[in-house]
Amino acid sequence: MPRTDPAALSALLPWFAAHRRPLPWRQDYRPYHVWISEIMLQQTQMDRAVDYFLRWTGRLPDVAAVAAAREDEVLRLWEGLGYYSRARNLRAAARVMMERHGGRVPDSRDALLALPGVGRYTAAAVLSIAYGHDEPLVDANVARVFCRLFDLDAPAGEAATRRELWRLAGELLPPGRARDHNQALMELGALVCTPRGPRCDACPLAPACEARRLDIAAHRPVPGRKKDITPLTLATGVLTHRGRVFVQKRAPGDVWGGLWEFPGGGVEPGETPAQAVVREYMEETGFCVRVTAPLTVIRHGYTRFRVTLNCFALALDGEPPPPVLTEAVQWRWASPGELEGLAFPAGHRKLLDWLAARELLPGLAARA
DNA sequence: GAACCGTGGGA
DNA sequence: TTCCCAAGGTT
Repeated sequence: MPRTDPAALSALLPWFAAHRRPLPWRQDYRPYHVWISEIMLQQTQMDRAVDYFLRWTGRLPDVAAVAAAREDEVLRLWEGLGYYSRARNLRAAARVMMERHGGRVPDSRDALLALPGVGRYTAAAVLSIAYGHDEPLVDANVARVFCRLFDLDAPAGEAATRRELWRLAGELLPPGRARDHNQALMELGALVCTPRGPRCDACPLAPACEARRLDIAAHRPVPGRKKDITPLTLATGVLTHRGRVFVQKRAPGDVWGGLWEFPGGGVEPGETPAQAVVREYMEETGFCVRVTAPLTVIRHGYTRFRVTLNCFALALDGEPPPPVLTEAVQWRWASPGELEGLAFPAGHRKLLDWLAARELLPGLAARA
């Protein structure tokens, strides 16, 4: 059992006072701001979340605004951040707050854990950072810091290690200082005790750090099993008719649930990408499209896949019949202006940007 | 426990 | 280019 003398961390709070980054939600610690920021920061690095936070809170300044917002709007504000259930859950949770909590972010653990998208970490983060409650927390930063500080030699993802990390977090929490203490540990992990190349010479905890003493900080935490990446070759196409573009909305439980997309799918063995996009349009919409031009090839990744997306321009002969959707829950012939307001997966948004940059879709504004 | 859910930046 | 990683949650 590692030594857990809270005095070993006495240099942490002064370090945080000197090095804390000025973040928008650190201005006032309004519970609404802390909640939004914590959801955005799940599996997301802070530098990336700040712009999204400012745009989100500028458009949706409080719980009531989120509860009243349309799903398309919250997804559009979330577009590019990934894990889109977080955005749908924010809206669902805001509605619970309106119904059961007077439009406020609740300040009890049970009420927070009952909200969709809020788990053990996020509940503790809101309680400590927004309300100052004495709640310990462990995120990836804290886990890395503790694995080094106490030289834990099992992967941080293992259940036994996780239990140990939460126990340590509880023992080391200075009463009354949870707000700064928890943020300080995470900030230290983000700025100093980094995954690669930890800056031990700048670390306030270095004198107490066991991995540092053994000179094995770079080998902690012990890596877990790495998951393999599956390459995918996909085909999609932009079907235009009278200046409008056909798009469909993905089902809620699916990948990219609630986002809009161009129909398409996997290129099967023995099939060209152009053949695949024609087949996929028939299967997903009943449209008999023809390829008018190849457009571009987009490469991007998601979760455990690496995608090569072959993109085509498509046309329909005659007036389009009503589509018969098999992979989507809604469809629309969207004007270029309407496309701006819809949320697309990153690969499809890259295609829209490619089209806009070449003015191939008149009326579609090019992004920076 | 394991799989699934996204994305872009840095090394 | 490729690999690793992130202020996790849900099923």
